[in-house]
Amino acid sequence: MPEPLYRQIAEHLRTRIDRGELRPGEQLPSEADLEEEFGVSRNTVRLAVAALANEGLIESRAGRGTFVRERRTITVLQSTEPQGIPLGPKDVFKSALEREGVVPEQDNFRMEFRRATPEVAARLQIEEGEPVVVRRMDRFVDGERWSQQESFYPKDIAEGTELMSPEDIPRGTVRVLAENGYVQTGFRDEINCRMPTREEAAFLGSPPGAPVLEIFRVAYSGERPIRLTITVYAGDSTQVAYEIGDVSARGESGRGSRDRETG
Amino acid sequence: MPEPLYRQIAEHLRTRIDRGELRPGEQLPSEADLEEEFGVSRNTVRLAVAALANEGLIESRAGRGTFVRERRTITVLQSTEPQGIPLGPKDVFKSALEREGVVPEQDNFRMEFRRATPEVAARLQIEEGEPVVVRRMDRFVDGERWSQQESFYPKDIAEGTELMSPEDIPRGTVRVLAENGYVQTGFRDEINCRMPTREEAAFLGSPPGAPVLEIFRVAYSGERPIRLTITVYAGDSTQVAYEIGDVSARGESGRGSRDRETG
DNA sequence: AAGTGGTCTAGACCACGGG
DNA sequence: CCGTGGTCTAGACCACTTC
Repeated sequence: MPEPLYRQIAEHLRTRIDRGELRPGEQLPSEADLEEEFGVSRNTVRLAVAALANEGLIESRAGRGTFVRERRTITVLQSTEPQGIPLGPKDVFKSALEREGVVPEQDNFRMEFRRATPEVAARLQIEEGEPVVVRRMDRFVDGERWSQQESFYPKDIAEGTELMSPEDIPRGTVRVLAENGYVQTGFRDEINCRMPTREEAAFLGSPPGAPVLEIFRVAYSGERPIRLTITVYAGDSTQVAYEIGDVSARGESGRGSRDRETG
Repeated sequence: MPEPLYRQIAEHLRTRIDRGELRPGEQLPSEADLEEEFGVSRNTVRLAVAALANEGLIESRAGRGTFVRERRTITVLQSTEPQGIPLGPKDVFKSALEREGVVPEQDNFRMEFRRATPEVAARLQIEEGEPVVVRRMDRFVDGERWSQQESFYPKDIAEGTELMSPEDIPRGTVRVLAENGYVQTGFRDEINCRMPTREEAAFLGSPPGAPVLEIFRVAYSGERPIRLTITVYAGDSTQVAYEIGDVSARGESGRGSRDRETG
């Protein structure tokens, strides 16, 4: 049994992309062209194209054509200070982005009350269904949707503090928590890689075949968890980094081409 | 324009899975059944099924049927000691796995000489094309393929040391490097989330719709990078974690259900 | 108007897996 | 053997984009 036709066609196109004959942003031959070139039916062509789309290599736009995807990657350098405020007066996202010349935008800030889902309850060490304060926002880079973030606070910690305000807090919630007696002493990050839910795909504008990168950060103040932050990034345009110990040697010499650094 | 038929069908099946009417491991109705249930052609049914498969929700096996995917997640707790040897005499993978009762297996150990690709050269701060020593292995958990790992050493560092041996080094290469004057003083981890290459999918047995999680760890010894380790995990069954500072409060109370911890 | 991809039908033959 | 999904054909109509 030979390789199925649609995979042969996919392989052929993949090779042309890998070799650089089809560069990022360039248009692939139309489905009609491919039918003729390979002498197959349109459905077979579409199977081949779908396979590449699911690998994240290409992207079809109705009425326009099919194009090789271009991706830049943004590196998010995570804080590795137990206190979580290593980068100056603003929050990590803003200050580090500005340092690197990327235009940061936050939008759709919202404050909500919810009941803890099992996922949230387990990480905050509270009971499922207990009230929590949620502060959420969307983030954009160069006008494109990039990440969604939600922070969960146990109600007793947020109550009576600035955390209840329905506005963004420019100086950062780590500071607000500290001012209220909850000095952050450490955190745990859990990083997942998965396909987006429909809602996430809709927000991020992910084509089929684009995964998301999800980070759970639980911040602790000595004896208890004080905050859970869940961030969902467009996976294939984001990289997260951690630096531990002495990495002073880094960055002196040639590093990956078009990467941008972010915090 | 209403929602396309195949998406309506996908949505219907998704709901049945979310509600628990179709549990992990259970078989979906056959394509013939779905044709009849929704009064559509087989191709339309297949579009719906393909959509769910690409979200990683279900998996089809030829001749058998289509099933709801079951996934356990293994948490890899990354070392956060600059020296990189926090967990005892064995390497991180083994000791932590044993601690948690997961059966670890390493296989297909190989040592190779190669020339640095641009990716490797940039991170090791050497020139593209310079010779590097590569030590690679595959890892299995409970008999299932789980990750692929390659470590790259500049040739001048590896030369004349145990790193050139074509055998696994049970006490860990961090120790070997230290014994040869390259004490690790820090590292940088870069974490990516993407769709697998065909080779990776073949090795990991990933169905369409399963992303991979890729970690680049560059270890430094004061003035220079001494090792680059690239690990590729089956993304949707792996979580990586970092703990910084005091997280002693963690783990005392209910944590995520069926997770297993690993390091 | 012409070209693109998106959706859908109604067939067909095949390989694989399990009784 | 029969039921499953895998591959493939040859049509059709549609919406959207570009000119």
